[in-house]
Amino acid sequence: MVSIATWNINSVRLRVDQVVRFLEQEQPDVLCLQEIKTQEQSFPFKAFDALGYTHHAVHGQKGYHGVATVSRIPMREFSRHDWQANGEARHVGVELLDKGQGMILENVYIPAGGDLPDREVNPKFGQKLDFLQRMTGWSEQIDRPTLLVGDFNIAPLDCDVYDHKALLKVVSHTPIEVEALQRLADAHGWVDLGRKHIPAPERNYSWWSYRSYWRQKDQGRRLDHMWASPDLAAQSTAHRFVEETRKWEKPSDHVPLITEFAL
DNA sequence: ATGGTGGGTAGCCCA
Repeated sequence: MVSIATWNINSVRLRVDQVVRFLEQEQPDVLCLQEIKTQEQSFPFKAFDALGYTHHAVHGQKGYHGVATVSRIPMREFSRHDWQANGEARHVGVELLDKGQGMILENVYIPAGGDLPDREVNPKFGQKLDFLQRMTGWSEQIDRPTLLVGDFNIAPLDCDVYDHKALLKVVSHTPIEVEALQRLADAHGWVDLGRKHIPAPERNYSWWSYRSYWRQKDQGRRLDHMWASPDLAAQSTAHRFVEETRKWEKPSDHVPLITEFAL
């Protein structure tokens, strides 16, 4: 069995103790992190090494964004993409070399896209769509068993948000984004493991805004995803959201996802 | 219901 986790941690240095707690509790073989918000030289390698996660691929930058994959299975860095050609650190890929040998694990942080869903008045929205389009072209070329995970910043299904109608004009759930994400899925035949294991319309949110906690309502969205190549998807045996991390002190606004594979 | 909260950074940006 090989288990893979993904988590938008919203500063790995601030929350390194929570990452340690998660790894000790859930024992995934590999953890993909997004929004590490640090350069590689400031990444807390020692905390991971102490738990046996001695293999690292860190693509960071100062203050913003940044992704990292840590593993207790030997691996090598496989890819590093800048889909916007603007220097932002949002994608790192690895190849597993021992257990799960041959699996490619692509860890991505898709841009949030700003507030207004109109590329004419909000360039960030256009950049998000362009990012998806470039990933779509890349997906067409993939010819190895691949797992694509991370914070996609899109909740595609009606049941992936707390109020579908209310969010149709809110970036993360607009039809134009959902259609772009569907084109990305179709380009490789990506299988949405979240919905393979937790079929619609069951609730499985992965993110809640910090700005809505006071409402005391469950206003979540499913922004984080694990997508597998068709043959690899057939080998997934379990998948879960670890929602209890929300109860920890000063939590990330995202919760971790874990998938197990019979490999 | 057009605010609100959080993180990193350094004289605001990003989410």
